[in-house]
Amino acid sequence: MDEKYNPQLIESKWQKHWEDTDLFRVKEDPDKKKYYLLEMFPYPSGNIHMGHVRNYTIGDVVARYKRMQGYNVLHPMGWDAFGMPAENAAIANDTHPAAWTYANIDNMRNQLKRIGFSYDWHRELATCRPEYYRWEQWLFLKMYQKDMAYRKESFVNWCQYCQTVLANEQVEAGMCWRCGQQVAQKKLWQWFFRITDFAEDLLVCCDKLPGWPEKVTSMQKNWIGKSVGAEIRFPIENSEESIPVFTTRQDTVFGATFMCLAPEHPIVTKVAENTGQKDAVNAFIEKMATQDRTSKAIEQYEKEGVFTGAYCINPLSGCRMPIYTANFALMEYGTGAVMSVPAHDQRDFDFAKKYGLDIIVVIQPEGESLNPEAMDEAYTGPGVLVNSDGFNGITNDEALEKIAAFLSEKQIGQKTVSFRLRDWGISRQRYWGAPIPIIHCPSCGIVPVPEEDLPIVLPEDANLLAGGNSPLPTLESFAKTVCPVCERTDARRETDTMDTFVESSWYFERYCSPHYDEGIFDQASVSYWMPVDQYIGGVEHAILHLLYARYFTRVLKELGLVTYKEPFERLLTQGMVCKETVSCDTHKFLFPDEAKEVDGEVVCAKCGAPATVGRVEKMSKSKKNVVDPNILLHEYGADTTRLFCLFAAPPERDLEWSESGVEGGYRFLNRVWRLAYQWVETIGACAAYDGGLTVLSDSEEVRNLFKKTHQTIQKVTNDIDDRFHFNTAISAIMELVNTMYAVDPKLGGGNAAAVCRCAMETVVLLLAPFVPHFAEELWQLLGGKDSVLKAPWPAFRKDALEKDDLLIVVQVNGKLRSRLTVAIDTSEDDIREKALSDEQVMKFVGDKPIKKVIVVKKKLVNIVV
RNA sequence: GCGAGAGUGGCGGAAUUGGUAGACGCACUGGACUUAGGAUCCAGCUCUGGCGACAGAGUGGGAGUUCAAAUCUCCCCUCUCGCACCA
Repeated sequence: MDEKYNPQLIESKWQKHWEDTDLFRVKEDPDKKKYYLLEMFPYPSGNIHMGHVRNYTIGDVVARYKRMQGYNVLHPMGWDAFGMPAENAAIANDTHPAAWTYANIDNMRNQLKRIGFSYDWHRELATCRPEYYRWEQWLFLKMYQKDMAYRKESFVNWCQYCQTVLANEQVEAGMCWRCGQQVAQKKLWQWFFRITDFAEDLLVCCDKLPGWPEKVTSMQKNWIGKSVGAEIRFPIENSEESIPVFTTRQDTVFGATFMCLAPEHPIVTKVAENTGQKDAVNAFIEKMATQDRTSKAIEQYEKEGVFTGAYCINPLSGCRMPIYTANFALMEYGTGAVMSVPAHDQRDFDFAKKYGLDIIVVIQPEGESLNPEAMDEAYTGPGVLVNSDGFNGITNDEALEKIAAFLSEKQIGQKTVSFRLRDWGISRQRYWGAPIPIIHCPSCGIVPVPEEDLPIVLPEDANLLAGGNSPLPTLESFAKTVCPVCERTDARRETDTMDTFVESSWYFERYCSPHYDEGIFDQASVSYWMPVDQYIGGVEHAILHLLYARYFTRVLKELGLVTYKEPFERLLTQGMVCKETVSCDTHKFLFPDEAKEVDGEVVCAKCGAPATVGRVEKMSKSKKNVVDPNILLHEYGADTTRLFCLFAAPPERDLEWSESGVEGGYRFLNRVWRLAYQWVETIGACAAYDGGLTVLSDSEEVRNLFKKTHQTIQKVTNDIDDRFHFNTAISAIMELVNTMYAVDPKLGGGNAAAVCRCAMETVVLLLAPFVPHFAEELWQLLGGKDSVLKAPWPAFRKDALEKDDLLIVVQVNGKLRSRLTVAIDTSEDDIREKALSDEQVMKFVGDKPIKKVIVVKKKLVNIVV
């Protein structure tokens, strides 16, 4: 054994040992309590980055900790392997997406192993393998059978750059979540999952997820966007048809003076047909279709619209309402039609002012009288109804109920609920994804692929086309097929593939029996392991992946495949890994080595202009502030890298990169290492002290160390258990080590060596989840014969924590003035007396009369004068 | 505009139920050891005043509750994230 801490040497040694002994392999064991720990699996983009390192380190600590506590821990890893980057890289490098993906997987697997994560690699899965997506196709067929999957033609988000459709969840501020390009609307036939059937349940259950951060559940609630109101039908003049409108303000319906339809609304062209407004309307629709829909642009848009020439009738007031098509009416929300009440809605007010439309006040605020001509903004507050025949004089709160009841009585409307959530569009016009198992037959229409024909394997001989179009529609060997019903030979396969978020919506179930080939998963395994006890990943998936996964679990339950409906018991969303950026006036971002110090000034190496250290931002290639984990692993080793990620910030907060922070972690490990080697001669031969504190008759230092040891066990255990606050857990271990440095096991006689042994063992055991290789090596040094992971997590002795004296803080008027040390059994009265007669205290009390003395048990005395 | 979170030394961050603010680490300063030190060990390190004992101020700002507030209540400011022409 080398006496110098050499991370490279010991890390590869122990990684090999773990692999050779299959230490992390698990199987269902009914005698043991299970713990399923899952981190979000990575997309195999090429290399592990610091974000992965942080995410997986946090998970690994918990996995190892739970193992030491005796749990049967499932800790799997796999690859979210379908997706666009593989296609882009394949085109750029003239290779195949599969080759690129598998090479990346091999590389990244090695990197993960190099960091010493405790995965059960026997369970590794990759979603691009037919063994995996076969069951996804099977599930699709089941969903199709139950009408949970359907096809419709609709306007969808189209990314020109990615040449594919995006789900609503994948559009961020009007831009593609992946490439950042503008998203347009396009009318297409698409496959959808009926996630809206579960909107209410997904929403309500947000409040039944106590183990989830409120941030995430509130984002999901926001996204689902429930609003309660009424649907009201407005009959079109001279027509049998009526326009359904959703509103949350049915109390203002008497004030509705015009109607606004979304430009895409199918009724728009219909009603404009014979009005002479047809051309103007069509021009407007045309204009809207190409218009920039980003939220920033929208904010600057003026309200704009075109009269269709048609009218509808307000069913309550009888008012003749001109029908407009307007840019602020959204087809995606409600029914795509707005009853416009200019007096009580700001957008309607702006629109009415612009086009000279009637404004009728129907709600009067208390003690005021609104005059439509004098108003310069809409009144949206509470008040009493006016101009509302039959409802005048009641408050608008009452009116909400009464008008809704009246509407359904007269059969012109009813109470209803509207959600913002749309059905999940899953068709992607891409190659590198799971094929949708459907056949289009000229005679039979849509025909599901028979189960026995699964999997529909993605053809490997496809040539990817420049520009990103999918090769599948033109690949006859794939697209051309026989109809399984009528056996026509000119049937066509569905050539769209599934959104990659479908794969990640059920992979955690597949991990339970990853090689099972008789079904989507082995029921017995799933019922043993699921649900996931702890899920860990980035907050960027708060809506996308985490909502889809919750939805899919409900689908599986509905299909009778599982018995639970929430997949993740507890969720931890870890913060980002950040670093400062460097820039100069001409170059927005500089690599650290592009900024050089010249005469004490930091200067851009490219142009010589002064360079400044800018904001701390998430590590990204484009901002040139990434740190490659490989360099860290090479220079400091895996344990230091892990330690830094854990120590620098609590997991849910952003982590700021700091070279000196890494250095500090490395220094700490060396400090422990040296102490262990210094002490081992003395403590190596004895057993750890195992008695109570009261029978320990050694010196103050030794007794202190023993107490500190058990305090540390308690603190570290609590910090990991309750809060995942690894930073404070590690700082507690550092404190213990500092205490140990003040004790010499050789001196003091008595139990000194045994107490020191106990302390050293404790340090190694407590460090084991954080810096596993390091702990294994020192465990071995101390005489451990087996992996430190097989040693039980240390328990603290209550009798070691008991204090024989107490520190009592004495305040005068709430200000700290003195500290007293008293025996543990001192009575309150005695403490009070002692405090009052304390020299310091007397100085501050002086001759002022004492009003009150508060004695808090075992803590403090406050004297009020 | 709506929803959520955050604001504490030079820096990252502690303070778990209202009870010693600044644990631990980094940076910095001093000392020891040393041929040497960018290694190691020991010590100091919120600000202001003072040689010092010590005193005063102090957790974004302002008010309040309390014997006692970083922590609870109200108002305001700043930052981060999500949603948003949502009818």
